[in-house]
Amino acid sequence: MSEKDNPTAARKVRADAERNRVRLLETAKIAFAEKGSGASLEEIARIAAVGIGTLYRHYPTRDALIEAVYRNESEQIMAAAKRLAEERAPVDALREWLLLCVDYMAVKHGMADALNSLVGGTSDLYATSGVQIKKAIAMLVDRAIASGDIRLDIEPLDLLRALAGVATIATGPTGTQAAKGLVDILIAGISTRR
Amino acid sequence: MSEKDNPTAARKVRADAERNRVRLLETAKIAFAEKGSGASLEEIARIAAVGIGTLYRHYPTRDALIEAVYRNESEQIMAAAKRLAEERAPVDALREWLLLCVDYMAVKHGMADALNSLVGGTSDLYATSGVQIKKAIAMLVDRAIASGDIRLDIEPLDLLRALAGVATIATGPTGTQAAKGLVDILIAGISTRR
DNA sequence: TTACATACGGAGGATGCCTCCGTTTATCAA
DNA sequence: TTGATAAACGGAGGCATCCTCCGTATGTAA
Repeated sequence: MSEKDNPTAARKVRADAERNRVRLLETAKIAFAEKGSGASLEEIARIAAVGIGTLYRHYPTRDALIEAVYRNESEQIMAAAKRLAEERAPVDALREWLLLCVDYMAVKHGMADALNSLVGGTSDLYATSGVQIKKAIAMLVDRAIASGDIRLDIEPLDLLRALAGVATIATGPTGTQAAKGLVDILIAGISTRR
Repeated sequence: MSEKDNPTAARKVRADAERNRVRLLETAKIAFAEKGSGASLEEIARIAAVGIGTLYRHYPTRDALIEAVYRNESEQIMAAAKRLAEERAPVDALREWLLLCVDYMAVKHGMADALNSLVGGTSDLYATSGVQIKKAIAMLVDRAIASGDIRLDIEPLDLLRALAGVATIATGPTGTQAAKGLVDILIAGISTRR
């Protein structure tokens, strides 16, 4: 009875379950970074010394795993958005934030890829990270619009998608450079003044 | 001896080989349009009523097949670029051409996808179609730069990549709209005047 | 008509996806 | 401490796909 009334205290999470979850997460982080978001799930399970079934129980879909891996990064990006919004002029904040995203995509090779998975695709997997990122960019964009510095006819997220499009393909320093250049172009393109 | 001196006349292409090549091409065109560039090669072979081995002989890699399928489209796009360059003011020509590309991506669902394969990725598969597209956009961009209407610090191809990035994810009318909106932003972003 | 270069086709080995279910084990109450 | 049991484990198995390899069939030229 008391258990039914207080479902959060139901039963402690089994220690082995938690252990495996963490190991999977760490292994996946490395695998995705190395091989992009298409890395083999069976290999991840193998390296984590865990059965494939265990992987699927913890993370029922590839996207669930991707999201878990990048949740941390997403939160950092989100935090950065908040900080920039407070410290910088609207347009600067937006520019800096986009550049930051490019860096993330560069450092975590495969992050661009992952961002695509999170942010795009079929609606029913718009999970928390995706929503967070969406909120972050919407906040920055709205602020810049309110200030009258920019106008934007497309969905804010599409700015990120464009960046991801470039970063996904051209990896390495060249790609990063290209993506950063694109940031300037985009900012200039949505500015109402020069 | 004479054959060695004139290798082009070596031996006529076998009729059945040519037949199969064409059938594969047509089947693949449909399959890619329907399922994107990830369509199953085995299924394509099956529908074309050809052994899988035959498919791989004609087109050793997935990208080879993709390129062959879209070579025609690439040539049309190339031709359009030439025509626009003659008929329109530099910037207009570039804008119209980019919009045209978006339409291509939209109509041939999976074209954006395919464009990515052709235009990006590992350098050693930059085959003819990729080069053609590269030339087309370079020509339009150079012309607009020469006229002093735009400046561009990034590789021209990256404009296309950005469009593809958006179009790949958000398919359907919404995606097309977004991609077209992005064209305006990009043009505005690289313009030197308003 | 013959000989052979050329092309065909699919079996086969490898990998990956995901589900299902029999077995094991951590936890909790007695 | 000792069951009882819910929870978690793990991997076999069915299916799809990739790509290679090689024995067989066939179009072409002499």
